Amino acid sequence: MSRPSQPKHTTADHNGVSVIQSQTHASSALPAAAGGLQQVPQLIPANPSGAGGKALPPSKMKKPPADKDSEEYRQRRERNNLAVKKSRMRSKQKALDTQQRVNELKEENERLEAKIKLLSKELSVLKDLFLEHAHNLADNVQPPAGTAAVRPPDVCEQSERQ
Amino acid sequence: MSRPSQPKHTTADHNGVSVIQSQTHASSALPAAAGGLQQVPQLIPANPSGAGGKALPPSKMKKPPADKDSEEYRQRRERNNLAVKKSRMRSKQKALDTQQRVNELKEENERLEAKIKLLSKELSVLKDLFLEHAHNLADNVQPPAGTAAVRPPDVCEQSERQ
DNA sequence: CAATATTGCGCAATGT
DNA sequence: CACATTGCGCAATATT
Repeated sequence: MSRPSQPKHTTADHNGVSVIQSQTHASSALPAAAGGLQQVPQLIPANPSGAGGKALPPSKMKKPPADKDSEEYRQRRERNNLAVKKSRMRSKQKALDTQQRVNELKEENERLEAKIKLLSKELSVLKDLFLEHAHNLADNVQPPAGTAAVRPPDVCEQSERQ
Repeated sequence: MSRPSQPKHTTADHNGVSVIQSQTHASSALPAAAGGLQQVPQLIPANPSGAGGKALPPSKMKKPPADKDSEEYRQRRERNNLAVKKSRMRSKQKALDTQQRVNELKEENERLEAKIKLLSKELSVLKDLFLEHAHNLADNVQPPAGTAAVRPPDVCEQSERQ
């Protein structure tokens, strides 16, 4: 139910006309299929190099509008169809991966933010401790002597008058 | 050189047959186009509810394989084509946005990591200061008595796992 | 039930 | 010349 690989074939517009090519399958539900409708353009006009039948060095021909029903043609088409499928699959996969990347990054971000929060908290606690300690010292600092008491390191770069 | 946007139309396989429909434009380059090849299946068989011409409660009909060359048809097709284009555009845009989101998140991440680094550094400095201070005290603390010297807060709780 | 949105698919032009 | 991408239309199916 996924890739029946149903070899149905039809030509599409682009140039103009297009006919079906469907083979395989007997589901044919086309009663009056307009007689034998096959109008392969069959255009392989002039050889763009005169009339001889050779020559292609400067080559500048336009390209035989692709011979429908040609073996070569069908083969090429099939190959391309395959390539297309592959390419598209990849594309989709990539998009998917990118989306996932976003999710991962989002998670990572949250983790980082959490860590920041933690560190900030720790920092603030430490600072407070420092301040408290400094005050203690200041309070306790009786005039015992000029013993250069414990000098409270000036941690707080905000102010330290007295 | 990119998107001629040539309004050509053709039907494709899927069901089986398909004929060209090219209207508009006079570029018709089909010489021997098998007489008037138009074989619209023209299948609008039995009314799956008898023959009257009504009734559809249980309805189970298959659907007239789409009347080609029908005005209605072309109109629907055109609408759908439009919708398809829109949808695809959106899709592409979304993918693009997602990609950009990834970039933004990556940047954000870097910023956060930088901040973490900074905070960590600050913290470590503070801790060192603390230790140093504690040592100073310990050194200065002559055995005066069990004066519950300045108790160095146990800052060293470097267990930060996440 | 209708209109639109999505999706898979093939074709062809074009890029690598 | 082969394979990869891309735009486009068709039709089946999903959504609204």
